[in-house]
Amino acid sequence: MVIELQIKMNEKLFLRNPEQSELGKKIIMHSIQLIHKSGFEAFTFRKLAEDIGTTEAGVYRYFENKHRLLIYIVAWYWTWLQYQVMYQTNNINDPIVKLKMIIKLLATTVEDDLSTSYVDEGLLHQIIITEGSKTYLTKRVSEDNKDKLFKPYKDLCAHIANIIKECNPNYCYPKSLASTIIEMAHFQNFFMNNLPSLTDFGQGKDDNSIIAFLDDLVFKTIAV
Amino acid sequence: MVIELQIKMNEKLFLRNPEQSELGKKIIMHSIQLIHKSGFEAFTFRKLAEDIGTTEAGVYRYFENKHRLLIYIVAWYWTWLQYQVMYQTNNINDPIVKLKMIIKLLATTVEDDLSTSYVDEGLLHQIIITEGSKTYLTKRVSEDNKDKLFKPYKDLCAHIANIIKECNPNYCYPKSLASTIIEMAHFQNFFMNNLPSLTDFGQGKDDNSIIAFLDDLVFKTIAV
DNA sequence: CCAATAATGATAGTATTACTATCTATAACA
DNA sequence: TGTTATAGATAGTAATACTATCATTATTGG
Repeated sequence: MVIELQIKMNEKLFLRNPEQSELGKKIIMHSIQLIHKSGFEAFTFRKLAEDIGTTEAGVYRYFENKHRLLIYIVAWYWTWLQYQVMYQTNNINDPIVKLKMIIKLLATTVEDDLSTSYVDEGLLHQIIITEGSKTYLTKRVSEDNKDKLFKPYKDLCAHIANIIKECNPNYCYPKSLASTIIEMAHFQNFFMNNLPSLTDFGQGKDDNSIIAFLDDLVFKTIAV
Repeated sequence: MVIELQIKMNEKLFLRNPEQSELGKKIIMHSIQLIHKSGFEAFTFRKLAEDIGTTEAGVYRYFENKHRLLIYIVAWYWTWLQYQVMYQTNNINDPIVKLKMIIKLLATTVEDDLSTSYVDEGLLHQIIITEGSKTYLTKRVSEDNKDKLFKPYKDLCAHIANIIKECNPNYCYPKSLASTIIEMAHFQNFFMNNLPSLTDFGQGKDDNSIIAFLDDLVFKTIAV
């Protein structure tokens, strides 16, 4: 049995739905590869088009500009991760165990999920670490937020906040702690690999150290 | 008595030292205003030159490109803040009180420091919140790090980590906690003002809520 | 099966960005 | 007074970020 995972994206993110054509899927697949390889600043629609074997105009039919495309793939990732979280924490009753599982999912190097044929989640995870916050750190953030472009991120954050609340109903800052967990899972990873003196994780470069740091931080903070 | 605070910057950050000429100081002053107003992406040397009343070539004599200029003003801010931290925590013996003071300095809206005539620290603080992490979230991070461009940030982080270590010598993650404090002081501020559902700080938009969140997080985490 | 429609390819063109180069004028300094 | 550093003025290039147009090829619905 082969199940293809379909993720329905906010229509404002694209001009033409990339999931519904071969060219569209190629755009997503090659964008992820190119952004991963050279970074978002060096990424252009011209290079992407060349890589795919289409023209610049072809890409512009799908996405208004490269920033929208970045928001698209980042939103895709958060939606996919939300699904992973739901799947992996289903049947777990203890909110503490749930929260631990979520921290692990957030901080662990992602492997390619074969049920999504044109997206390499491993590369995508790396992109989120380096480029994710650039989606909202702009002057357009309020407009983009009104268009609900950040909904998947906010939904995940709200979900984590609810579990924190379950762990300790008296804790005052569940949402801020949730966004801290998400951001730090990524920033500590980036620091570990690029600016290691900002972390306590040596050259081992092990996801487990980050998980241990976050577990310690979170469960001491919300301890009843 | 008027004391001008002079901050000595890493020479690799500029081509010609902007502190040593009128034009250089204008470049810094107007850069801060323009980036604050329109964001780093929309900021160009052409617009800056027009704003100042000089030419593009004039700006290029001081800075290689706009990314370097951003790193410069961000590094300037961290150096200035380090000084503020030293000044405000001088004579405090209790590391817990020290750490509280640092959290307050990090999370409080900054007012213009009149002892630096051509830098508006208030605007600069806003810039750091939105643009600060863009200095290192690039493919060039390792090279830039080798050139010591992030030294002021890393020094501040190390300083905070040492105080954490003083508070609790057994705590395992002082550096990661320090970088978490710094980043979250800014991200929670950005979220509060732009994506409030990611925080627990309502429309009051009060720095004190962020300080309370961070105090709670930090002191529960390092409690002996 | 044919006609209408949608998607793609091919090509061209514009304004802006991110620089580099050169030459002149001025100020500063020794 | 002559030399050097700094700034201003102007020009030019390659790349970026788009927009427009027209022909071609698939797709689909009658």
